[in-house]
Amino acid sequence: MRRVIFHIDMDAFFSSIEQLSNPCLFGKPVIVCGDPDGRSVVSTASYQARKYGIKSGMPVAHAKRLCPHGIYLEGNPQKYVYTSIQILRTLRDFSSLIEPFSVDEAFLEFNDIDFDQASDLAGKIKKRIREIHSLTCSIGIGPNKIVAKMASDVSKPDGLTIIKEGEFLKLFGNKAVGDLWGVGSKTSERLKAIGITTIAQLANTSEKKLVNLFGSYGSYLWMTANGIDESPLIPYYVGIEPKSLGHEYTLPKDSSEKRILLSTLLRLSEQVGRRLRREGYLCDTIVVKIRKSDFTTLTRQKKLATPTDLDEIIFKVAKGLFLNNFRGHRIRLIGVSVRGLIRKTEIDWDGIFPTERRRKDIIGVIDSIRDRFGDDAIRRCGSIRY
DNA sequence: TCTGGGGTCCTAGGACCC
DNA sequence: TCTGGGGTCCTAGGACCC
Repeated sequence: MRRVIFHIDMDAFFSSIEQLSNPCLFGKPVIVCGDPDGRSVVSTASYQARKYGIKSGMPVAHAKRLCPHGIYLEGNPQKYVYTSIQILRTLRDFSSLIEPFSVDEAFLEFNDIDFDQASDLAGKIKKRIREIHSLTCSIGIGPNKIVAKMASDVSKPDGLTIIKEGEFLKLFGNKAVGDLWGVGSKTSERLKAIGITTIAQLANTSEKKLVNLFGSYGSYLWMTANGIDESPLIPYYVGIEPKSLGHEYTLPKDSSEKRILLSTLLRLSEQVGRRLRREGYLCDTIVVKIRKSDFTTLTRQKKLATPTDLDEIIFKVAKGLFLNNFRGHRIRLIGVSVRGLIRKTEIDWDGIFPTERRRKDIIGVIDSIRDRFGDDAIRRCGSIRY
């Protein structure tokens, strides 16, 4: 059975949604970012803003130099997730084999259709998304996920690109290796050092040589460069358990003040604990991330004897890790994350330790207040921002 | 230009045990 | 005194993606 994979990529998703909710923004250079006055980067730039050279990932300070009259908006993730779910519902009318890949991308799988039918179907999907959601998307179609994904990038916005079996190199052979999915700047540099700059050159290098240089990743490089990818589509209804979750925060200004740093650490610990409880996990490892003003970054982790979802324990461990590695230097970013997640239903702690019960009741009340009124509604004295 | 925040996966070394 | 091989667990860092 031959499979045909579609990759749906929403065009300038965040800025398009902002333009929809405020029609004054139509046709204008809209840039969605973190705090527009802080040290954030561009999430999405509207196509009008891209004309000025603004791209995702670019520091906002840089973008403002390129386009001072641009409209810089702080992103609203909830709104984007909501829209994303609505669009997935629309896509479900076409196939139940849908893999949401990110907030603005999804793969769809169809079996035993030819490329004429595929092209037809893509037109219908684009039309439906335009009618129902007033948004445009670009669609890439190929024999596997990676080729489909790269195809959707060929023509944007509102594009449609079909790559048939064996046609991958015709279209991508002359492109840079960095255009391959999974090849970033470091690997591009390493490949350049051995004289490989294009995808065709990579495809024509022996797999053995690449494995010698890159280990198992070498095999991936060779296959991808040849348009080969056997990874399965993982439908939305197959639950994938998260491996880790966490929060990090870049301070408005670098700081070496212990009071500020610890209150940030406490706030992050509380956010992480709250997410664990809301999503029903315990964690067995706490990770602290520290980025100094010179951008060097270190992580320190500690495995717990007993899994937890309690703020106090997360903070206590995080604080220990932090203080063991803090030598009074100026710090730019602090992060707290947890790993080793265990579904809570698998253990019934309340039955084992009734005294734990009361404390959990109190935390439950605090969580529900925050759910309704936001993180700032209730706060421990220690995490009030200075 | 001055670099966010959310993740995943892989590698490598050291401790420890048999 | 000098020294094996295999396996697991834990930690730290790096590359990459959206």
